[in-house]
Amino acid sequence: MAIQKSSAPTIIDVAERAGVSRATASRAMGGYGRIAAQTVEQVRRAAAELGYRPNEVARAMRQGRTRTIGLVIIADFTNAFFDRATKAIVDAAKSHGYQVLITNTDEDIAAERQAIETLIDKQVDGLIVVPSTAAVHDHLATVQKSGKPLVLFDRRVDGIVATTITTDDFSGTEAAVRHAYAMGHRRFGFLVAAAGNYGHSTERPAVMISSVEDRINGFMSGCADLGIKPKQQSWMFCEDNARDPEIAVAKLLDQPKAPTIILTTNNDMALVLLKTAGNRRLVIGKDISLITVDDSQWAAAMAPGITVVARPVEDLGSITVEKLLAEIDAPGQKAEKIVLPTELIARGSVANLVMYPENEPENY
Amino acid sequence: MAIQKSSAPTIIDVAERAGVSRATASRAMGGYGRIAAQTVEQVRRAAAELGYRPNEVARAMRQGRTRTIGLVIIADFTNAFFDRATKAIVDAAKSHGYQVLITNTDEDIAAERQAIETLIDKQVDGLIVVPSTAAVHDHLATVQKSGKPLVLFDRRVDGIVATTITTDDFSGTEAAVRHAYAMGHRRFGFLVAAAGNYGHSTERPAVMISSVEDRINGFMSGCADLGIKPKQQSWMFCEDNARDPEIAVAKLLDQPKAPTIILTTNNDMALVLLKTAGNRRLVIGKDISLITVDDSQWAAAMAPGITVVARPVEDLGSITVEKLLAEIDAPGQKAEKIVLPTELIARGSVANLVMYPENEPENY
DNA sequence: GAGATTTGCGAGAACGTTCTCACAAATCTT
DNA sequence: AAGATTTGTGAGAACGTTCTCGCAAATCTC
Repeated sequence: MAIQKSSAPTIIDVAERAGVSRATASRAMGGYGRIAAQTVEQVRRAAAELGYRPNEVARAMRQGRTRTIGLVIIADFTNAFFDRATKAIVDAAKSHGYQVLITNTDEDIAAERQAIETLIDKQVDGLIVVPSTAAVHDHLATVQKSGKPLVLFDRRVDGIVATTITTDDFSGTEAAVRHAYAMGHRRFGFLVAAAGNYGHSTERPAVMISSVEDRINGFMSGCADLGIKPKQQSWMFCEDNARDPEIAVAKLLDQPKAPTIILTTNNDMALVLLKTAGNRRLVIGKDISLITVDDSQWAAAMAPGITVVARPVEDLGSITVEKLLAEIDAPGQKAEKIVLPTELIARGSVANLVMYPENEPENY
Repeated sequence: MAIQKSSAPTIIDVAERAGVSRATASRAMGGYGRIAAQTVEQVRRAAAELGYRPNEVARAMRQGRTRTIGLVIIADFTNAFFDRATKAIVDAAKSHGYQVLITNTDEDIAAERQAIETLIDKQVDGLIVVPSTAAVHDHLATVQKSGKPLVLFDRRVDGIVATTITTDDFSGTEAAVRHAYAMGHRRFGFLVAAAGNYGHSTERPAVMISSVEDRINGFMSGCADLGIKPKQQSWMFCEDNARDPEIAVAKLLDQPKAPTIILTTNNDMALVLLKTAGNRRLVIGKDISLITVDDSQWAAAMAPGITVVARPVEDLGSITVEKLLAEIDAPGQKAEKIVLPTELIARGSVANLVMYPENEPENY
């Protein structure tokens, strides 16, 4: 009768049962160093009989790496973007033998700071961070000083030299403007989600998230190219909370010469517009048009479907992991700025106005 | 000039700088054992000067616990349910000083097995599992034999004695049937997502997920109570993939006496119905009615809003964490089956037919 | 003020692994 | 067949903590 051990078997138990030393048992299990094939067999059998599984914490301790990466992200459920990114990152990491420790920051810089500290304390081998703001980056510098590889996801931070994977939101938004123009739209509403205490206003806040900045610049560039004048544009900056977006949408719609199309920089805004339109008996794609960002099943399934600027989330996630692991395996890689293309998916939410001559730019 | 250490400072460096022993430094940092207040101060200062942060891996090694829990979940982006649950779990864990290692199984039992093994190897202090099927549970038994606390999330597994947190999907679906009946509906379609290779058929598959089982039973119970006869019910079981749901929806709609309302057991199915309805120029809430499961921003924002059976995801997540941590802190807790209530949120997707007498049950 | 208790601290083991080194046995050279 | 090399193994250190113990100094007790 085998004696019942209270806790899990260790390599020492395996070594004893196989009649070899700890070192040899470890070599046999780890498949490294010089060791006789027969011994490996013997140790493996002993391990199997005992149900031995190596203790990864002890291993991490000795080897100085945990095969774990830390992900500091914002959770946003309106928008499957970060959820899909999370999945892509988790899956990609797994396929390389890494696990992921996740922390959610809710766009809060203090939470981000704390999350990063905790993950470093837990000795993750590298960090993927979605920075909640471009304004603060001393904590990111601290990561780098600690020697941990760091990759920024979806948002650039100036002042930090780190590999950054983003999407081409500039061109994406430009394309959206162009599409709307081609469909005959001449009065544009632009609804910009701006984190920070801005309430809702037409005044552009100073510091923002790079992806949002890119969308703003893309919008301006598109308008400039097509000769869409400032008076044909209604901008609205709006905090992404429960109250302000409704007010912002109402302001856009209640203008004397209301826009025929509204572009939004995130799906919260788009959904508020949808809701408001529904309440006012305005039909999307007919009475009011909409283009938003990020494709989703609901955007595709609605009638009419919502025209979106889609981002390659899965690629974004897997490339991010690959870059991070490359830096982990061989520190000192050159920091890259990788920008993946966006794609305009035209659906029915943009009305075709080309037959209405009163919308021609001449009238402005 | 201080000598630049290549790697992070350890407790030994702190001890040296403070002029005390390793043990004393550790006591000062950890705030345990007998130690003079003045010494604590001295050590703290030395630690701060060096930027010392305790190595959590070493700590885990010594203490035999990692303050990390493992989450084995399925990622499902149609449906924010599991994403919101993930966030709730991550946040709740953090508030108790725990971090979360996440693995996604994609409903695959082999992936689930492997994920559990990996997480145990990583010495998580406990596991939260969304079992991909109720049919297999030897791997869950293995977890328990390992002595790791285990809590099941959202789905019951018979044959395993473990605390299980679920929602009352039975009553939720029953309430949905009752609501539809009250609105005058007498011909019910029931679209059931069934994992496994069932394609699309009216034949009920054998083994399923408990939440889906509950919905089926709730539907049957509701129909029985209200006297809705089998010929007034059209059932369709359907694999949740890219092809079959469309066929299943078409089959439901193409019947000679098509249902006036369709209940779906998940949002994939609901979105396919929405899409098909749109293509056929059927207006939701007028030509065809719909009730699905889980509230979401899009369900609320659409025009008309979608009537749903909502589940208290955040509570589900935080209670799950609390139960798991209770078991971690004091092993040997009694396994509980916790069932949280659901809530029917009535919106416009259910047409009011009470004025159409031809739909009265007499006609059947 | 002598014994009993409390206080504060250090030495060293322990957690489970891997890695370096040394060394004997086996095999290869010429 | 004697030296050189290769092969296989074990002893012991190391990773960075915490914890148990023991002991001296300080304080209490009557």
